[in-house]
Formats: sequence, structure tokens, C-alpha cells
Amino acid sequence: MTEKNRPVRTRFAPSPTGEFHVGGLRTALFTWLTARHAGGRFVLRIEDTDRTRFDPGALGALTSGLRWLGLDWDEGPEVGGPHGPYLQSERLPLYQEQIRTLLDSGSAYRCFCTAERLAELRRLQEQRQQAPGYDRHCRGLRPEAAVERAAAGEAWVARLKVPLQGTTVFHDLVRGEISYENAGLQDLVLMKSDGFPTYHFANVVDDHFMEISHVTRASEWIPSTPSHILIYQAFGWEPPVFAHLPVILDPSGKGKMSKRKKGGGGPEMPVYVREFREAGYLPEAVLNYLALLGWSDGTDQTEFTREELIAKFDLTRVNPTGAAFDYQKLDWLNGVWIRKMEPAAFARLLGEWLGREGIEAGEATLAAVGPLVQERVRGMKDALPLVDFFFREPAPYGGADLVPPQLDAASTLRVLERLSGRLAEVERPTAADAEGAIRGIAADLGAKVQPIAHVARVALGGRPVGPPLFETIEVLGPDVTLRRLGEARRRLEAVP
RNA sequence: GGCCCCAUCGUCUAGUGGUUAGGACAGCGGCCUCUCACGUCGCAAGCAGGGGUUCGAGUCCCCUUGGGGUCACCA
Repeated sequence: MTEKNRPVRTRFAPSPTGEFHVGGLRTALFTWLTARHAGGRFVLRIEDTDRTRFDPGALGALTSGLRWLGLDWDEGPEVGGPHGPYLQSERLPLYQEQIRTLLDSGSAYRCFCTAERLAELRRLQEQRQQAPGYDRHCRGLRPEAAVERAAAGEAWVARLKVPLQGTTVFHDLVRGEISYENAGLQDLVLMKSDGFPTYHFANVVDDHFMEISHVTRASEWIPSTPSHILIYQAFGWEPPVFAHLPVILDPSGKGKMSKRKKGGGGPEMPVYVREFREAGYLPEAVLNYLALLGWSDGTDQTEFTREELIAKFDLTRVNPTGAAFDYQKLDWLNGVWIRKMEPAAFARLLGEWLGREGIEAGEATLAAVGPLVQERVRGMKDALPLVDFFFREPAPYGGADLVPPQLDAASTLRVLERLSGRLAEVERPTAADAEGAIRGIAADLGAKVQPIAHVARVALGGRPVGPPLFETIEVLGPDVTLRRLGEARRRLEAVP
């Protein structure tokens, strides 16, 4: 009964009230994929009917966040379209006109109850342990009398006249059949006294006139869906297909992910789209991860490109269960996508991140350093401590840090001296030269390569971990290498 | 509290009456190896509980329990 053969048109309809949350991004992604998969249209509509919560910066956060993941909209702000305007605050005349239809047909009625009366009503209900809700005080008003009071300037809202009996059923693409007894539904407000529509009313009117075929939204909207259906019925309109997406839970799995949570004493985890971007996550990884959060194609595939998602995404394969956000898996996927990058692209990205740290990196060095770390990082922030010494002096270290567990200070000093000597024999040591030198020293001293490499690694980079040593020596060049080896010797000798 | 939704390893999931319940992340161990990663091999880990239906239930039904959502002139 809800199956349609009309063209697929989906919409993402956020309200501009602040930051763009990942949960919203995931909803946008599923909505966008539904349209793209079917070759339909994706609409962006801004639900700014609450003037008290409006945030002027929110629209920009929304559009830049969507663009970041490559979720382009066919109709909406900035691009226009045949069903505009796409900001609800600019569609007020439409809502006024439509509410009149409902008022005239008796499907809606004017309510003059004041905020004070409503508050008192609620207080009494609470006191008597009754279910809260409007008591339909104005439902019985004679229409003519209501019109007169309104004309006299009395403030009013329009409420939906919900049937007192019967059941409202709808088919949800994700959960199947959902039904509600009308007796439990409220006569909800359609138009506010300030002349603005409520979400419920504007949403239905716009979805109808924008010819939306599939309404995809968060599952928190399930309880108001029967009311929406009743509005469609009051107009005599055919409702769209509904698909309520599962909530994204906190990493702990307890409660929905809303406010930022702190990892066990660790750094703050991003929750806003902007924060993910600033933390150095790749859009490919976020797209991939979000798609898997609540959806699966039924195979073992875990890595998906945007194109693969478009080809395979299907709302009916969305899992109804709430899903906990797993930062570790996102991090892993980010590493996967970093490794998939073209080396040149990675080098460029690395350069940008170094730039933010105030490190100016030459293109040639970047191109040489990039491949050394590309497969060893999961996030761009991991790259800094791995490569900084190529572009500036190593982090300060103590002479004792040079000495590996397998050697003593005297032999460590010998390693430093011999390495300098060997490397100085060649004009410009290549990685192969460096390898020969270090393996040779190990053989001479009857030691393993590991401790010898440790000494050199600390001497050159200031840390016991870093990129592959031999290549590092080649990229660093003879001047820097020999100078740092000499510096290391001085530090070692300074140890008491 | 009323109403609605949900329930497979710690996490994300596959499963559509007959499977040794599969994969991925994380964890642990081995291999690779100049460190760290990557890669690779392996281990551990799950059908919330109870009733039915059935020759046979993770799969269907009911109850319990647990979790979530929602009850505004906010969306």
C-alpha cells in the first residue's frame, strides 16, 4: 500500500541550530545513497521554523560537512531547484494557505489555550500521576466562534483533530509494520501563535510539495510518524515511504551519542563533523565507516568506495538496532584509506599537516619522506612525531637514551664513531650504503643489527621509534647525518 | 510511568527452520623485521532468560528481563 512507483526523491532536512553532528551526517549519507542508488534526486531542505534556536553559522557547518564527504544535493540552498525556496522560513505563505484548508475541512481547529493554562494542566496531570497531554479543551469550539475570537485579535494555534478511535499503521522499510492506537495520540500543534508552522506540519507540507518519495530520518521520529500520516490523510495526500534509521550509541553502548564524551582519561573524541575533519580523518574513511554503522551488504566486504556504496546501498538492509560508535574501527579504516592514497597525494597531505605545526617542508623532501610513513599511520596526527626530525632538530634526548639494553655506553660510543666513519667514506650514502655500514658494524662488534640501529635512530631522530633507518639516512643526507651523529657523541660523553 | 522500537562474540555485523554460528575492529600469541607500523598465520570470545510451534530453532509465536526512543506553540 505504501509501495510507490514514483521517481525517487529523498531529502535531508536538518534544522540549523548549531554544530553538525555525526549522527546527522550518517542520516544524510543514507538519504543521499538512497537517491543516488536509484538514480533519483537528493534535496537539502533547511527546517528553520524555530526562531529561538536559529544559529547563523549552522547552515555553513551543514553544507561544508556534506561537501566534505562528497554528498552533493540536486536541490536546496546555494543550488536552487524547481521546488524552492528550500528554507522553511521563506515558505510561510504556503503553510498559511495549507492550514486554512485543514481548518476549513474541520481536520484542524483553533486553540486559544494560553501557555499558563497548559502549564497548569500539566501540573495537575503530574500531580494526579496522569499521562501528560492536551485535554482538547478547544476542540469542541464552534468554528464560527473561533473565527470571531481570532478576528478579535486573540492569539491561537492550530491543532490537528486526531481521530478518537482507530489505529494508524505504517510500513517502515527498516522495521516493518508499526502501529499506533489513535486514542493515544495528541492533538498536536500544527501552526504556532507566531504564525510559524511546527516541524510536524511544515515537514509534511514540504515533503508533499517537494514530491519526496522516501523519508529517511532518525528513529526518534517514529512516535510522531502516525501523526504525520494523519496529516497526510487529512489532506488526502499519499504519504511517502518511511525508513527510520537506528540511533548511534555512545562508544560504551549506553545512550545515544550526543554530548561529547571523554575516553577513559584520554583525549576528547570528536562528535561534530568539523571535529572529525580537524582530527585528520579522511572523508573516504568517515564515509566508509558511517555506511557500515547500521548497514551491511551481506558479504564480508568492509572497505567500500563511494561508488561501491552507491551501487550496493539498500535501505531494507539497514539494521534496526542502535549501533555503538567504535572509534578504534574508524581509526583502523582511516589507516586503510591512508594506505590507499597515491603517494603524491599523501605527501601533499603530510605537507599540509606539517604546515599547521609551523613546519615548512620542501616538496622534494616531502616526496621522499611520505612513503616512509604512509603505511605506518592511522591518522595524520600520528605522522608528526614520525617525521618532524627531517625538517627540524630532533626532540631533545639524553645521552643515556642512545644506549640500547644490549650495549654499554662505551660500545655505544664506538658505534657512533664507526658509523660516522663508514658513512663518511661515501660522498652521498644511499639506503643501501647505510645498510651496509650498519650491518658491517654489527658484524664487527659481534652484535645484532637491532641495537646498532637503535643507536643511530636515536642519534638521528631523537626517538627510539621512527621510519626505516636506512632510508632515513639517505633522505637526511650526509651533512645532517654526520652532524647529528657528532652531536650524539657529545651527548653520550656528557653522561656522568 | 504511558506508548513505540530493539536484542548474535567487548564493538560493528552475516545469518532468513537443518551452519563445526561466518567476517571485521579491538585483545592475545606466532611469523616477517633495523624500531614502530604494514602484512600474514593462529587463539580466545556470542545467539539475554523462560515457555511454546516444529521431526528440527539464532532464525516463527508468547512472556520475562534488559536497552533505547518518545510523550513542547524544539526540531
